[in-house]
Amino acid sequence: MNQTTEDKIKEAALRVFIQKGYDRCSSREIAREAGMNVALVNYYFRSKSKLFAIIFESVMQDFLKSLVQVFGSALPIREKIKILIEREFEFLSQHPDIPNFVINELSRNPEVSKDILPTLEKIYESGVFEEAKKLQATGEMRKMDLVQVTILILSNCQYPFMAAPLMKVVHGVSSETYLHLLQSHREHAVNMVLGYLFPNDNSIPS
Amino acid sequence: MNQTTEDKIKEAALRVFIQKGYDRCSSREIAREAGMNVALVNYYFRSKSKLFAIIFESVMQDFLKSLVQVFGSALPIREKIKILIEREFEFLSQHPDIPNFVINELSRNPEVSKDILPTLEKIYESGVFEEAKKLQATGEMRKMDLVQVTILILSNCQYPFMAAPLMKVVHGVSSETYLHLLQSHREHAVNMVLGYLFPNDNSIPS
DNA sequence: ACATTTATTAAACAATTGTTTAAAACAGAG
DNA sequence: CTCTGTTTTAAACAATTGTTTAATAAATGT
Repeated sequence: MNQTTEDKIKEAALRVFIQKGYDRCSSREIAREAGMNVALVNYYFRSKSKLFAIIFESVMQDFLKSLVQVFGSALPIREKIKILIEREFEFLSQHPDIPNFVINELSRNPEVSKDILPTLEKIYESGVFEEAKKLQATGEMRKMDLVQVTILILSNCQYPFMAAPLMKVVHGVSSETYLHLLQSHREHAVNMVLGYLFPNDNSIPS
Repeated sequence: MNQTTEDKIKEAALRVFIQKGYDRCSSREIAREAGMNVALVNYYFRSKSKLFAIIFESVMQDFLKSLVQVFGSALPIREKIKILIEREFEFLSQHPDIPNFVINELSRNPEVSKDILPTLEKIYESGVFEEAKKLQATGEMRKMDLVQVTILILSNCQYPFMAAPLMKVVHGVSSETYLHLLQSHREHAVNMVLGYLFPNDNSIPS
């Protein structure tokens, strides 16, 4: 508990912003969550929106961390994709509401995305896209736009967590049951995506 | 333009609610969009939340319509899934922000989902789940929880539209380019999902 | 034509919002 | 202790929120 007031506000803001979004929470709620007066929030961060920008950027770093690390590694591309999916499931198990948060705030105010461009550069510099193009040229990897490859991978990682409220209603399952289902879903995501992207591999799944 | 005042409010509310969500818009904004006074909104619908409940329920009907219709049809299950995916892409092309809207509002207030239970009943009554279980027993269909089957299908339909703001930032593509990509993505979704759910089918894709 | 219900408006209500101000509590240095 | 700068607080600010009220306009029936 040896953290500074500034950090206490940041932690509270992180919790509140992610859980409720920028517009659905008030400065006073953040202050209350941090156990202090409202004015302190503006004393340290000048405004709610400036505080949000700081929080959002750090969330984005976390959100893209696996992507940058895995794609920047020296593994073969199949391994990259497999590990990326597994890491995503791990991350999302602990932060299931971050994808919704990120997408909502990006569409609310596209300007907040400016800060993450340097992070994205790292992915491009990793050469993973050139690697993929080569494998596509030899026919080893299915030919499709690399944007679609990203969509394919992230669809099967993030959506299952994002859609939890919907799925629980549609299938009438409890939160615990659903989270348990998602654990076994990870392998399906890996097998399906790899099987589709590399149709010549004979993994003979189950 | 022969529509009643009540309908004008409903239409305006539909647009505003879907685009911005319940909390990010005001009663006055809805009234302005409908071209009339604020008090009329409450005159016809008693409160913002009651108006929202009506709008949300009708959106949910649209949102689940394909699911109910296709699963309730007499087609073999492979055709059901194929047509469902194609219908979803068609629907989402015209209403790309409905999935985000539905999921956000469901997690904001899970109570709003009470009204759709009768609609969901129709899906269960269609017998599609029993049909799937039979095919799983014969080994023709991959064995996995049917909740996961739903996740698998909807992941590859809804996420690509939901994640548009994120993908546009990550890959630096324009809205037009992205929407065009999604069109060709539909076939990938069909082939991948069917290929994974029915591994013995030799569709020999591309 | 008049009377009565319905539809619409402008204005006001209290509550909450983000932000600022001015004063108090606290800290450390001399 | 005293001075000085930093941290924290309560109070106030104007703006906006959902909702209500009371008055006006339009429509309806007789």
